[in-house]
Amino acid sequence: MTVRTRFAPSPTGFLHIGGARTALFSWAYARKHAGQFILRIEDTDVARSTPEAVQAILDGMSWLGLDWDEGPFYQMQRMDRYKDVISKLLNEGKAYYCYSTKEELETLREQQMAEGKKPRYDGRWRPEAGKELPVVPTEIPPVIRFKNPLSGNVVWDDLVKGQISISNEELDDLIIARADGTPTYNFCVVVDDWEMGITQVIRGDDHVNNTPRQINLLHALGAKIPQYAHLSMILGDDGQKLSKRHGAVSVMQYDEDGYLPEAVLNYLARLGWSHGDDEIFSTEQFCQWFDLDHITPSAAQFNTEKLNWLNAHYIKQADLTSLAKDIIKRLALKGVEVDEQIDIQAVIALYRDRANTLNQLADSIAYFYQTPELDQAALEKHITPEIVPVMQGLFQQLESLEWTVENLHVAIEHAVVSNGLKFPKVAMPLRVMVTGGAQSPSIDAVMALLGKDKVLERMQTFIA
RNA sequence: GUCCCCAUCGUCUAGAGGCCUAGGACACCUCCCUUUCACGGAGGCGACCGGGGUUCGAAUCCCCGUGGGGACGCCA
Repeated sequence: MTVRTRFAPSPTGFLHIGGARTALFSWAYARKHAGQFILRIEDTDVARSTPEAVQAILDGMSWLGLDWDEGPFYQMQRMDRYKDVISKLLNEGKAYYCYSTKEELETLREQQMAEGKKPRYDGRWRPEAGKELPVVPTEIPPVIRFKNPLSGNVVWDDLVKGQISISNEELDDLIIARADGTPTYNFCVVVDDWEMGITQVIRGDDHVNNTPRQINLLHALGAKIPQYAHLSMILGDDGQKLSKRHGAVSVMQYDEDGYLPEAVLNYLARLGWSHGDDEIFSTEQFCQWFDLDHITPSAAQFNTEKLNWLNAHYIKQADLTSLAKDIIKRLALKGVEVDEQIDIQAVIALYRDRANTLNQLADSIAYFYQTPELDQAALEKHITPEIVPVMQGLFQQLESLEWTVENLHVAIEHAVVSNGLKFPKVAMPLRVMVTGGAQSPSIDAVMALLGKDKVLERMQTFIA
C-alpha cells in the first residue's frame, strides 16, 4: 500500500517551528516511501481562521521547500460531505441530538472537578434501550454527539510512543456538530483522514488524547484505522513551552533573521530524530534516512546556538552568486547601496567564515560601502601618537602602489621592518583606520578589495 | 483532581541485556595555527532521576516513588 501522509494545520496563525517540524517529518516520510504528502487546511473554526494565516503557512512551507502532492484542501469546502456522514451516523443510531446548554455543562464540569473526577459529559441525552429521555426543549438548538462505546479499551501501537491504551470509560460522547450545524475538529479529521486514505497520521502529541475518540469514530464508520505517530513538543530555548505569547515565532522570522532554509531544516531534523552520530546532512539525505523508529518520545528544547553553528556551516558551503544576491538585498534593507566597483563575491568569500547569520554577514561587510563606525576603544588602543608618523610613511608608499594583495603586504612589511616594529604594531592601527574596528580578515586582503581611493581617504582622516 | 505520556552531559542526542571505565554534536575551557577577530586543528570539563526487583550481567526489562509535560472545549 502506498504511503499517504498529511499536514493539517489550522490557519489561526503563522507556521511556527513545531508545526514546521511536524510538516517536515510527514513530508519526509512520504518522500522516503515514494508516497504522497497531502496538505489540508483545518479551518472549521470560522471565528479564528484567516486567509492571512493560510498564506503565512503556505509561505513557510515553500520557504522550507516542503511541497505537497495533493491539496491544499480546505475543510470548509467539504461541509456537504461531513453533513452526509453525520446524517448517516444519526440514521444508524450512532449519534444523537443533545440539548444540554453550555451553562448546564459548565456546572456539570465544575461539580465533577470538585468531586475529584475527570470532567465529562454524563450522557443525559444519550438514547438507550428502556431509558426515558428528558423532554425536548423547543428553544434550544441541539448539538450532535457521537455514541462512544461505554466499555472496553482503545489500544493502538503508536509509532513513536509504543502501545497506548485508554479506557472508554475515560471518554465521553464527543460533540461532532455544533448547534449551528458545523462539524467539529475531531469529526472532520476522521472523515478526511479516512476519505483521503491517510496511512500514517504524524502529528503533535497534544493529539494523543484525541486518538481514541477518533479511532472509535473510524470504527463506527467502518473505516480502516491508520497508523499514528505522535511527536513530542519542542520547548523554547529557555525550556519553557512555546506559545503565542512566549517564544513561538514564525519560520519566516528565521528567514528575516538571516538563517538559510537548509540550516533550519537540518536543525529541525535533528530535533527529536537521529541517524547515529550524523549531524550535518542534506535534505535529500534526510529523506533517504528518515524513519519513525528513531524519533525520541520525549520533548526537545530548542537551541539557537546549535542552529547558529549549522547556519554558519551552510553559509560557508553556499553558492557565492546566490549568497551575494541575498546579501545585497539585506544591505539594501539597511539602506546600504553596494558599489559595483567592489567585487562583492570576493568580499563575501573573505567574510563568510565568520558569520552565523546572513544578517551578521551583511553587517560585517557594510563598511565596504559606507564610512565605518569607529570603535573608540580600538582607536585609543592602536592609533597612538607614536604610530602616526609610521602610518604617514606608509600612506606615501601606498599612493604610488600598484594595488594588489602581494604589493600591499610588501608595503606593510616594509613599514614594519624599517621602523623596527612587530607586524601587529602596524597592521592594527591600519585595520582601525580602514575598517573602523580591531577585527577583520587579513588587512592586506581587505585593502585590496576596498580599493586604493577608499583606503587612502580613510587613512587620511587619521594622519592629516 | 482524573487520565495519558515522558525521564542519558547545560542543550540536541547514540544506546534495542554484555561492544559502556556510556559515544557524537552544540556550548564552555586549554593549547596549536595566526596580522587582530574569526575559521580550522588537537585536547579537556561534563550525564544514565531515586529505590526495589528480574538476570551470571541492566543506561537498556518489570514495579514503586519523584520530577516534568500533555489532555480533560459547541479550539484545532
